[in-house]
Amino acid sequence: MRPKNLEKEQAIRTVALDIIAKEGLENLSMQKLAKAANVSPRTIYIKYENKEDFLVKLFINEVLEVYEQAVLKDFDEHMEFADGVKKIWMNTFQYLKNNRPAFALLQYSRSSPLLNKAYQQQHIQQGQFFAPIHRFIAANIKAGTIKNFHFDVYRAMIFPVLLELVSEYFDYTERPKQIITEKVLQECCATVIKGIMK
Amino acid sequence: MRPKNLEKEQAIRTVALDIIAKEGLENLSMQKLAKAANVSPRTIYIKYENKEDFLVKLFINEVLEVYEQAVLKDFDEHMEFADGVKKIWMNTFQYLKNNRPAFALLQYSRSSPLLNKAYQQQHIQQGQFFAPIHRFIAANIKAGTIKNFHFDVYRAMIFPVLLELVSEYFDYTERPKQIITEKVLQECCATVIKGIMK
DNA sequence: TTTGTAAGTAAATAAACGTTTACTTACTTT
DNA sequence: AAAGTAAGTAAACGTTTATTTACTTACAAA
Repeated sequence: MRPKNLEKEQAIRTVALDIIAKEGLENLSMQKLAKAANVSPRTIYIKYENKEDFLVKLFINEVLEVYEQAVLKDFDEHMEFADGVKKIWMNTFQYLKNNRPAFALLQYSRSSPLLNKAYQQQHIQQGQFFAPIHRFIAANIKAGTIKNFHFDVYRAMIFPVLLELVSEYFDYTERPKQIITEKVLQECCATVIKGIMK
Repeated sequence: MRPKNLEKEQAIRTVALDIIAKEGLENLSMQKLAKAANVSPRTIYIKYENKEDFLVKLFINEVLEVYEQAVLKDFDEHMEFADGVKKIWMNTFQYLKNNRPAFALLQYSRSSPLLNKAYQQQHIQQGQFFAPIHRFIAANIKAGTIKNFHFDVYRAMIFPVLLELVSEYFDYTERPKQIITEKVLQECCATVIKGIMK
């Protein structure tokens, strides 16, 4: 049996993310992807059932899972609240600023019904996404460090600010002056923490 | 000369937003739109040059401009900082929760390169988007109420949290218990303000 | 070295795409 | 009442779409 060419599989995924980042999800076609990845259209269909299946698996396996690992790197749910949040922020920023195509697809998961649904299902099936952060928040509520909001509310208060700053970081990379520096990010993080802590 | 049927024009826009919200921007085709709006494809092309032109104008005129007005309703840049931010928050939430299709397209403007570019250009050409808020922030920096961050950083700290809560609000409307209540929103807003103010 | 088999290709499929053509309709102007 | 005209329609245009068919290739096992 002829063995799979893993480089080709990887090329398909990488090129797909690139096209999505540069031209948008709505301009990604299977034929365009095959051509750009130097592969026959049929090759994509060996591993993926159809376009939707491909997009969902690309999002979950190539982006979301890697993203989660990067965010949680060296994070420990028993850290001091402020330290833990800072760790998460800096991890997230570090990963995303070096993975613009991943960030692009992550943004699409907030608009595209297909990807949004995939995210929700993964969240339900896979136990909890970002479970250590979930426990981290719960422990801090119990300890009285922070107010008793629902986890989803805390998620809203911690991540979207940061994702918007990443988005602005990329916008400013095409302009003379970068305003989203590591220093600004740290001060911004401190601001968020100050608001949240009792 | 036969006069334009304004109802048909409106139907096209309304139906388009509906399709985008339900099936996603990537599943909106001109033929599907025409059929759903009970209109000949040609009718769309009377007013719009092509699909991109249609999408950009739909986004700018039907969503972004209306959104800006709703956000700024009864807002006065000379308000106390906390009052001003609360006003903006409640206006935004009130408008978006009753205009899910508009919210859907607004979310796409954070991922789709076409809409993102349209947003940036509008921002540059049209002077400033949300100019009163810009001046509001600037005045509060000058008065020493808040720290001297760039406006874009403040934008990141004020809006994305709220938009995420709106997104969660819609998610929870399909579930037994709504956790994004007006009370939660107000407490959340207070948390953000507490962080930002000196 | 031969053989079996999944990986992979090039070309083709029908359906759907954005857009246009050829025509009709409905209203204003004269 | 007749003429002029842009709005609007139905059907068609060539192209691109997602996916498949028919075939070839490259390797592991025998």
